[in-house]
Amino acid sequence: MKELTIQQKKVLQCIKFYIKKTGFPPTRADICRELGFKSPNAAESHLRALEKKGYITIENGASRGINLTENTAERSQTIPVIGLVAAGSPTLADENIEKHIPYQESLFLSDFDYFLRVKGLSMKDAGIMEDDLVAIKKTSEVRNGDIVVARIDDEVTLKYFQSSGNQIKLIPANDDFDEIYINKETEGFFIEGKSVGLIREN
Amino acid sequence: MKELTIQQKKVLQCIKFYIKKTGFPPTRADICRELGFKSPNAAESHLRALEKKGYITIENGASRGINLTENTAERSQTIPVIGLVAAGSPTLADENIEKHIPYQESLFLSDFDYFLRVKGLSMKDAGIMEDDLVAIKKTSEVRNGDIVVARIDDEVTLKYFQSSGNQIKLIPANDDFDEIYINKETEGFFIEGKSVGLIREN
DNA sequence: ATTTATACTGTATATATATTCAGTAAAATT
DNA sequence: AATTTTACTGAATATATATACAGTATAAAT
Repeated sequence: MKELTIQQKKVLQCIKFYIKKTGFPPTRADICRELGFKSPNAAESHLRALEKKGYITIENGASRGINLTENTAERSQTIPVIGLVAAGSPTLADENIEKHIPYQESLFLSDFDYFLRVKGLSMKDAGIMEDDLVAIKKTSEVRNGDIVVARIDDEVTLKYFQSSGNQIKLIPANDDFDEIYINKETEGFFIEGKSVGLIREN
Repeated sequence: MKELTIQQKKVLQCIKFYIKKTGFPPTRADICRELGFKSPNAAESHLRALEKKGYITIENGASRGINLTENTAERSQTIPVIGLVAAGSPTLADENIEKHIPYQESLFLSDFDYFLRVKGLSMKDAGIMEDDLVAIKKTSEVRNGDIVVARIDDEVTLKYFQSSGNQIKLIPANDDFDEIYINKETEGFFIEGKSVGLIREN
């Protein structure tokens, strides 16, 4: 689907919000009021642009005749599932995306950016098993005790985070695995994000 | 909420159907067309009756200003979360429902009926930790190795299922807990359902 | 270099729509 | 027995609303 401009996104968001709030779509005038336009034609032309790009349909002649397209309507966006190879994935790049699954806004308390498909049992004592999907929020602001996605060069790994000063410890939740000691400033070291939830299908 | 007459139910259904079809509520004229009324006032009075009984709200002066009440709008399926007390819950009855959470159809491969909030660590080696939400499908058809919700009298417990003949073993995933042996025909024994997935918020 | 898309203001208007008023009639409630 | 609710038809109307038309200006695409 064709990309939207910033302004068009605003209008689309406005429509979604209005429907959520009132239960029915806005009029041109409503959109103007919400977004500060002074002419109904401002709303009209944006609507026609959104229609042309396939984000909404408009029933001509009908009042409030705006209908969100299927892709648009699903407030539940889809979230990518990224495979985490036991030995460490080369990247979290798009090529590693297994699939997309529908995402429910309020599924977890925090929002998150992607699911990581867990390989191996290095976090089993934390209740994270092979093939579990760990919800990851992209951030480098992590606290001691957080379960984080850490990258060391091309290796990506899921571990408990523990830091004191410049020294960082990445701790597995499995006695069969060793702790990883690393310096904050080490070249190629990076905290990709942290776990905010988990889903298991069985 | 006050009971609806047959005709009022028809009108309410008509509204729901119209919204589902078009994405926005019907006008009085639309309702007349759908239900064969010849006067817009027929629709109007039904709408006012529905409003009075609390099934819809009407924004006065707004076109298509009909909004289905929360109860009326088919909740995009919410799933109850039921608390499982460590010692064993007396029931899985409604009083134990913690809350409802929105349900995404394709969240797990199998459909399911409710979430069980796990208490205790008797299944920790299966990666099921305290406060996890285990998705339960109501069924008594379970296989060896399934994680099941078993009831023994008033105690409800989550365990691995293993049967041979009439003998059933309920196996915890934690060495600190003991296996439970029970006979299929035992009074008060019942398989409530089985686990089909898990969600953890952290 | 020219066209098209974006991003609006401002005015005007046909018509889509809610809503009131005047009735009729049967069923349910009080 | 009297009143209210339900269930409509039919006509009238103020206004809510979509939408066209006339501009202005900038950015992007061809």
